Amino acid sequence: MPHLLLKDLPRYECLLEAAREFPDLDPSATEVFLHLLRAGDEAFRVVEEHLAQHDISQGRFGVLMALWGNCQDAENKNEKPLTPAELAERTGVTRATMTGLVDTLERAGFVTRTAHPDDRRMMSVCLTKRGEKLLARILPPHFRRMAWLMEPLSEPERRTFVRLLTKVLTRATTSTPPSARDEETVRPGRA
Amino acid sequence: MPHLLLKDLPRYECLLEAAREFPDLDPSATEVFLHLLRAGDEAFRVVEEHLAQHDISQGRFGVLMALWGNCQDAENKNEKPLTPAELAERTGVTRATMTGLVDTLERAGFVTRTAHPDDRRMMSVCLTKRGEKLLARILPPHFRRMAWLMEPLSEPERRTFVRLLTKVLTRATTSTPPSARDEETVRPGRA
DNA sequence: CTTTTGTCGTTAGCCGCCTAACTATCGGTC
DNA sequence: GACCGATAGTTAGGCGGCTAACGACAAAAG
Repeated sequence: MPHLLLKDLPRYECLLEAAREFPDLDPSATEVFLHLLRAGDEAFRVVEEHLAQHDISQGRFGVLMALWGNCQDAENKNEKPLTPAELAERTGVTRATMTGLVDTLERAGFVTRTAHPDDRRMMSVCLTKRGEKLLARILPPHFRRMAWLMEPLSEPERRTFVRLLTKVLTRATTSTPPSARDEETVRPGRA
Repeated sequence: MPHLLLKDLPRYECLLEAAREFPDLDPSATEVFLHLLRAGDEAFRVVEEHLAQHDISQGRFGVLMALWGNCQDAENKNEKPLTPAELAERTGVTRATMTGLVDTLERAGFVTRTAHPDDRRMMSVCLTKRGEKLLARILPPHFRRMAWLMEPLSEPERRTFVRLLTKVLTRATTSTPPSARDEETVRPGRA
């Protein structure tokens, strides 16, 4: 979803000019950052448009993929139960959000919610036949969209791209940003 | 905001395996796609955490930046009026959303809403002194976060990165995805 | 066995984004 | 001068995230 800074990215010379006023502004870093957010947002939109045609939001799709991915592991039995907590963990939403997502998917008949045999606190969420059919219908065009989006990139470019993205991803997830201590103590305070 | 597919990205061999079942799946394209969405999401989170400490959402920040960016152009007069419609266009949200964002910012005293002198349908949104002070307080650590995030990348890597991101961005915004015609006629239909 | 601690799923309430519809106003046409 | 389409801003309602709190249950501590 569009949750962005500026729609048209600033030209590099503007960044250079702004850097004179703000010594902390690193022009090339800012440029990469803005392009990354913008490109990620557009790529997101490309597949979201397709999924929306099947009345599937990105969150719901994540749940279905998590259950389907799990199916791959144990394909002998058609059921591949996961708990809502595991689903939340894998798709990166809270357990509370997962309750709503599973609610919707269950109402639509794509998953079932059954009591866990061992632990009565837990539930087992399974993909139904209908859910599998939906995925079988959605996935091929979904994959085609991703392939289409990356078509301008050669194979070496793709490898380089993944390497650079991984660098940023690693940085973002394994380190703590600068002056996190200074600012975390600041309470919002005023409206 | 976390609105993602899978939190832990699949290994490449899994993609290769899945590609045998789905001929439309391009493993390298999918890998780039998933990494792009994931990295974009994490980068987004890094700055969002900081802004949240000042009770500023990404949407509100976009409005402030749009007004501030406009300030740069005409710095002689402290007022830099933009209409809500222009702000919506620049930040990539709808006019309805902009109404809410400006409401909040106005209540907090960061912007003012005044009648447009020429056209009585329009409003003029201006940054207040207090809004400028907020930006002056927020921007330096904001820039430091972006610089910190990109620190692992060398200058040549950054240039390559921007080039690759631009390729994807251009593809996503200037062309229409495959089979868009086939699917756009499909009505969601069922819950 | 009882108590404590922790986990699971759910609920309630907030916020930001969307679409669709409405009102007020402008500009052009007759 | 009176209509008429287009446009600006707002409102109403929906949806999908979030946090905080809850009751049910399991596992460890006594």
